[in-house]
Amino acid sequence: MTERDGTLDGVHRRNLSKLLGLVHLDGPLSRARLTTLTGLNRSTVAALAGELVDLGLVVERAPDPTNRVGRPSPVIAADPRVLALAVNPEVDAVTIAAVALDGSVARRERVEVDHLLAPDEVAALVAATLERWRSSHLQSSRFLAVGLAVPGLVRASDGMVRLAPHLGWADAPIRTLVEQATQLPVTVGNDASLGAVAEHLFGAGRDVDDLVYLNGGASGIGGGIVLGGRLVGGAGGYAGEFGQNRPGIALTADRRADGGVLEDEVSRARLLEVAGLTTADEPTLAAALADSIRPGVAQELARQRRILATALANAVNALNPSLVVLGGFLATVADSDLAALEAEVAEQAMPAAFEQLAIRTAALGEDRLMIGAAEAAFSSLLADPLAGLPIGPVHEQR
Amino acid sequence: MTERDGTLDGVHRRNLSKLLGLVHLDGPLSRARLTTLTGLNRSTVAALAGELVDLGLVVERAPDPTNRVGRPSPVIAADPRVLALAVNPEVDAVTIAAVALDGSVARRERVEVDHLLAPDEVAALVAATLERWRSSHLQSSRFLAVGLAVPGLVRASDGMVRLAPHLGWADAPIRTLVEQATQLPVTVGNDASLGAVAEHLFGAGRDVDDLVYLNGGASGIGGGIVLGGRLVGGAGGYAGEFGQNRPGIALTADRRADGGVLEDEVSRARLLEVAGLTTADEPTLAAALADSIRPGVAQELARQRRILATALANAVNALNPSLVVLGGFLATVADSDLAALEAEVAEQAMPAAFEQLAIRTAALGEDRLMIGAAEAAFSSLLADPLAGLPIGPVHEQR
DNA sequence: TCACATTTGGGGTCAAGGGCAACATATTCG
DNA sequence: CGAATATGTTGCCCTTGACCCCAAATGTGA
Repeated sequence: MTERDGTLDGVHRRNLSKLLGLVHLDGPLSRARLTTLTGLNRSTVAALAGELVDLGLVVERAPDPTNRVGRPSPVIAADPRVLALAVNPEVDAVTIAAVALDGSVARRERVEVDHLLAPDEVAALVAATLERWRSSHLQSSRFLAVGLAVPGLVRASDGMVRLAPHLGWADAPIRTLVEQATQLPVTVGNDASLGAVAEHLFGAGRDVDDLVYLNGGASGIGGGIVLGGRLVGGAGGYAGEFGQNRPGIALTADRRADGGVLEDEVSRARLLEVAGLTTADEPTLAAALADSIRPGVAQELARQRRILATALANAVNALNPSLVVLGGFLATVADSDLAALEAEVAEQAMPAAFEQLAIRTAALGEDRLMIGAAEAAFSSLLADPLAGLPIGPVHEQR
Repeated sequence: MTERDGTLDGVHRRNLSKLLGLVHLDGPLSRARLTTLTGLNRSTVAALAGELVDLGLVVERAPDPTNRVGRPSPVIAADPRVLALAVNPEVDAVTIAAVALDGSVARRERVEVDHLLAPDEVAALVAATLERWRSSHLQSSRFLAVGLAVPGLVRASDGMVRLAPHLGWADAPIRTLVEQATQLPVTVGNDASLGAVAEHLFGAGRDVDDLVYLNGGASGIGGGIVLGGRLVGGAGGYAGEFGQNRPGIALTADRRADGGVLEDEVSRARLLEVAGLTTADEPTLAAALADSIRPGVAQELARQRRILATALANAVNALNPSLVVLGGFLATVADSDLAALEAEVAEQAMPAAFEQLAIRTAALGEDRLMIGAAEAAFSSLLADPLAGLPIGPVHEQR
């Protein structure tokens, strides 16, 4: 792959990749539009598109009725029958989805579990689901890859889950297990990192190349960093674990936890407590907090917001992103008084860095992790459409 | 540039760039070695090398006498007559150097100044020095570009210095000024960011693709981040300002400054104070601290080390680098008890992230900023050797 | 209403340019 | 002199791009 870079078909592969990436991210595009976007010759685009059609990756359909002068241009779209299987194992359930190359979620299933699943149990469940879906109404489709979003530390090099405390996994070779069970290429990523990718490509961070994503979950705070349009992994792929950071806490009265770790100070559990709840999903918690007249609710929200602001300012100073995306209960904390949060960040961040900064809450809903995991699964295909196609060109029968 | 990407000569340009980059970074290489490193065909490498020779960017010399079997292979080396002018304006002096494409510093001059220079004064000084050097013994060389390392916030898009408090600059269009004065393309960067680049390419961070660099100077703490082998700029190019961060301070007794900003807590001024000095250069301060039996010296070093450890752990959790490089007085603080610093970082960083981490002090001396600035100045040439050559191909006369 | 101009874009052919394979040759060591 | 390593040269292949012609839509005037 890295060897074939300076050669002729390197160009060809890159062009195929560029075309496929465009229709994947921007949706259906006319061939004429593709020529202008790629800067390539019409003939070249036509040839490339034809090749992608032969590979079964895109479909070419009749021109959209446009009320303009001139010959209509055929529309190229990602083939919705090209699927990735996205998997998110969690404490109480495993969510599995079939995500198409056009970004749509073709099917989605949440399998509740009564005990913590071991890695091999997850692999078996994934394989069984895959088999079931293949033989049901997704027959005309083909699954090219599997992507897992795991709540824990994932080593990028080999897809090993180093530590996933809530799942009870340590050094779990989940990639190998799922690969053996499904006979498909598997990618594994940290859930928050994949959420960051999803928000970057399809959510609040569209058209933004430098963003920090922070997600507040039941078990802590995870994050992902996109800089220059690329997910930042770091040396081992563990980057983005802001939850373990120790931000400065200006008011000693604001301290709760001993170590001063962000996810101990800013936590869903503390919000549930002041709301007088024991368990709730995110909208319920948000509503309860908004409506509550209980003493301490506003104070606790403000306290967590102050600490969050310092953590965000630290990240902004270090990374100078143009966007911070907050998800999960952090969105709830932010929404409780967005102006105050922004003011507190502005106070602690460098002015030059803050002036380009926007703070938004996550735009994607529950599909976020599925889309992020599928994106990771598709990434090698998108980078080089000719490599790694398991079954080779698809010859249409007519 | 972005348009010519998928085309034929895009390959050619990339291959030229790859070859030039290799001899630039790794020093002289035999043509045979280049073929294996690039993965290209021998014929191709020969043609490319010849082209670079014609462009006056590399020289091809007789094979090194190697005592091995086989035909000797000609050696390709970056042409030492290709120069960039590196400039570092500081409070008390302006340092200017001629840095060659092979990494050597051909000439270096420190111009002491008796008042803070305004941006246009710096531009005039640079132009005058350039003229002087051109007409003296650097006649056979040619200056291709100018790189400035500025102690302040530099907007990447247009080389505007947004704020350089110690120079007294605000919104100074230094790039335009120097470009007009010298008639050369100019790049401007933050001094610490360029130091990070230099350490990454030629110093303690060779062969390391993910590093965080922190430099302790008289006026504060600056930093630079290299991830995936690339300098991280962020949206505006201001990334790396760790000095403005607020790390958690575990012991309330350790707090000194009100805001809790890193560079107020961990500062050279406080070290000078406990050492009983008013002013000193870095080696003097380090020696004084090491020899001192004054009360409080060890305590202050330990205090600063504890806070620095938290700041480093925060960076490690967020970015998962494989190396942290400490320069300036931070190297002094670290060297006072490196094992303790490592232990304190280990305690506060995620184990998975810490296990791949090394903490080192900067390897490059005073030339660091010159090399970093020159690297930035050369970057466009290295990225595309055919573009931006001001005077076109050099035709050798024989 | 119908022919015709205008505009936009597809199809096909051929040329150009860059990299590669193959064959022949050169240089050093044992 | 043979083995090993590496260069030089020539012809070929492959991909892109330019060119010419045609196709499909809209608008217009007799």
